[in-house]
Amino acid sequence: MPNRQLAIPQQECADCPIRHRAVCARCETDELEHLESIKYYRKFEAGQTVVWAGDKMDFVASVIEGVASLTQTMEDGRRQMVGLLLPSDFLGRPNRDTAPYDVVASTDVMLCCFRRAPFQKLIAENANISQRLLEMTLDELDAAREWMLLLGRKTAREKIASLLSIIARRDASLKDLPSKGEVSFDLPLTREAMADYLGLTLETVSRQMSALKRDDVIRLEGKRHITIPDFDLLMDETGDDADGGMLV
Amino acid sequence: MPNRQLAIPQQECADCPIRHRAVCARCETDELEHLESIKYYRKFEAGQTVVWAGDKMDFVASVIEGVASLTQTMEDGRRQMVGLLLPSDFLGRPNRDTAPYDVVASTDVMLCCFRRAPFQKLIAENANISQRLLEMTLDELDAAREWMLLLGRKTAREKIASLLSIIARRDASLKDLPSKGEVSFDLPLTREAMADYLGLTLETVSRQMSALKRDDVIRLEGKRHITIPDFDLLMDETGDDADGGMLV
DNA sequence: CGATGAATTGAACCAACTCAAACATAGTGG
DNA sequence: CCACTATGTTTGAGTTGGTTCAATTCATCG
Repeated sequence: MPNRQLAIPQQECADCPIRHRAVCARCETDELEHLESIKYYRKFEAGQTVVWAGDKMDFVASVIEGVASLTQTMEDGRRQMVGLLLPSDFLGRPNRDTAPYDVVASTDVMLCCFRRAPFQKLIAENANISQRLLEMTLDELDAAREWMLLLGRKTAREKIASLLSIIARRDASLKDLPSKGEVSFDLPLTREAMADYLGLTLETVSRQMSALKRDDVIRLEGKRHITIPDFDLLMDETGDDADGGMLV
Repeated sequence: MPNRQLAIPQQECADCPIRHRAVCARCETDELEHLESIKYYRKFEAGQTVVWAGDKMDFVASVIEGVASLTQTMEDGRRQMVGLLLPSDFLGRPNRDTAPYDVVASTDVMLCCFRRAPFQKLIAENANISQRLLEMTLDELDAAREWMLLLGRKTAREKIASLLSIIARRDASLKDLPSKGEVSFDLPLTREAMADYLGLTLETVSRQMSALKRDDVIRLEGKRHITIPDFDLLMDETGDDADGGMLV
């Protein structure tokens, strides 16, 4: 099931919606020009696999829009999501040519891909990119550690609340809205994908979603659109302390 | 409970046992000289806290010997280990002056500390250090993702086997021994710390250790010294596939 | 040798899982 | 327009792996 490569009109970096958050955030105009020359867009539809674990991967990329997940699968089929890539997040590892995880588009996704070899060269030479990549990787490590607390110690209800708050916050920040009071957004994940994120079964996810709805912590319009009447109320359900493990 | 600063004789970088694995691995002699000028050793005894979450942290460090853990604690006392630092691992984040996690010495630990401000400056200027730090951070992110699979999807028995195999492998690589056939090592963690690592209770850890012993997967001499008669047998218990998610 | 902290073991319990069935929604095509 | 899938979601009932609480054993050390 190879992903055919479509010719997609490329945006210029200057107009890019994630210009100031992505790996290129600190680049100057001349550096952007260099990036323009090694970049190409790829589009994936919801459900499509971007790369399979073990596949050769000759690019790295920024997520421009949409949501993609990194997932590990055990022989007997148990699956655990280990990364959730939202717009501006970085995909791939320079210096590695084989994907260690399945990468799947959760929604329609647009990637800004950079050919790996020249990108690697760029990193070696260009501090603005490599420094930014280090910063983003450290942020991801922090997020992974929060996630570990969630997986290891939180209850099902707390896990759901935590996931919703994470998505709500990222979504709000993308739209430059505050994440307090009433907040609403589209869930980019199926119940099954939520279960894979949280280390639960999809039945448990569904039950806890119903419970949160019953308790007026969330409202559902359709299966995917979620309204949080009071963000603080949701935060109370996450198990995190008030200052919220908010890392600076 | 401040950690008094002892005057500790410093080794020269050239003689350092982790010289070629730590953040300084790629440095040249003149760069090492620079590092020498901003480094100092600190020693911690098993059980001592290196820094508390929320504390100001004016250094970053390499673990020279011993084992330290990063732990998150929830308000009600639930604890999850989110990092295990073995010799050559890096502690702290440049550009962050407040520790996000408790750092505790699991065994006696020797740290090679670098004053944060000058280290930060060094990173900004010196590619050999910042590139190495990026590489180490990416490795840590991979490890965190393996850990997430463990926390989210593995059974108690698989969790224990996985932890033992991780420690056995790191220990072997440190001593330049192969990790196959019969392997033996000292557990640097109490049952409680193992539980915090694995997202289990200490009772479950103890029960599963007994079960693995009963099934001849491990042998115990005292509570801490462990012999694995056949490393492959242990690997079979981890739930990982044969090629072992071994990332290149 | 008692005492202290760490580890083991037992028994009852429960949160999340498994298996099974019903329901919802959006397409598809006759 | 409705029947007919296909896919995703909810709900129910019974089971279970890991927890909780409570003793007991082990090891070390002053």
